[in-house]
Amino acid sequence: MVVLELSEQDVNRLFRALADATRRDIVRRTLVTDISVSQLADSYEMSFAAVQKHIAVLEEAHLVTKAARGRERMVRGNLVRIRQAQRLLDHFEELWRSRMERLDSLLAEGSPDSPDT
Amino acid sequence: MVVLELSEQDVNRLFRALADATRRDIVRRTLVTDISVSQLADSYEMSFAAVQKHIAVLEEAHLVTKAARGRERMVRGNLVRIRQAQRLLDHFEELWRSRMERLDSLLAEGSPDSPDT
DNA sequence: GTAATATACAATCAAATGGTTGTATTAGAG
DNA sequence: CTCTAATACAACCATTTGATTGTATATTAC
Repeated sequence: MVVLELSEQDVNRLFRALADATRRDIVRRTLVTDISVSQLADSYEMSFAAVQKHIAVLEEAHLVTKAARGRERMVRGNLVRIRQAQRLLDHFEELWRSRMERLDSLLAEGSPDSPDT
Repeated sequence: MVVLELSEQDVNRLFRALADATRRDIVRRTLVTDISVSQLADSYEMSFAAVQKHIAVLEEAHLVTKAARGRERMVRGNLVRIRQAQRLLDHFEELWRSRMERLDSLLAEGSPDSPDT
């Protein structure tokens, strides 16, 4: 089992890439179907180059990949990276759970001055 | 059941707030225990005001809340918002699943020229 | 081969971000 | 009451971001 090690930089890029509505839309659409760069560009009220840049940001975050097909570049969403993001959020949940457990044990022992010593 | 409606702006702020290592660390720590602004500020190699700003970003994203306790402001991580982020990512998963289902049905029918018509 | 389409990429620019220092306010300690 | 600790907030600055236009390259269509 691969212990996927995301660097802090990687995590920064990952969440940053998700922090834009256009980019989230591109990810959603390319998770469902491969779409060419120009097809994507046609859908948004901005220049071709702007959409290109958004795709580049997503690529650097590994949220999409591009594959040449003739003169087109087909963009495909990468679910693996989404799952890695989910894992990161799961970890936050676990931390919170640890707080609950501590509070629980305090309550169970009727708030002694130092539980577990 | 509350259909938590996050605006695109809200989602932008949420993921953007998570796209910084210091801020993620603050969220982690305040999910485990409430910590004052100055206690947090002491932990990082930057000015008090810089940490204050990071906390402000987290507050706007509703990832933490602040509560006055005397002259201190106790910062507490907000798990609800983390879960909302998880929900958003879950939705991406579902989209991907729809692609798989379509591919499955195509394979099952041996790639007819127009399945389902 | 030539024209049109799809993409890549550089230069530029305004706005947002992430940091700083300095000043003001508020609450607790002595 | 006075001093100090904790916070708030404004002003400033360098860098990054998100967008633009313009130019170059590659592939398909005719």
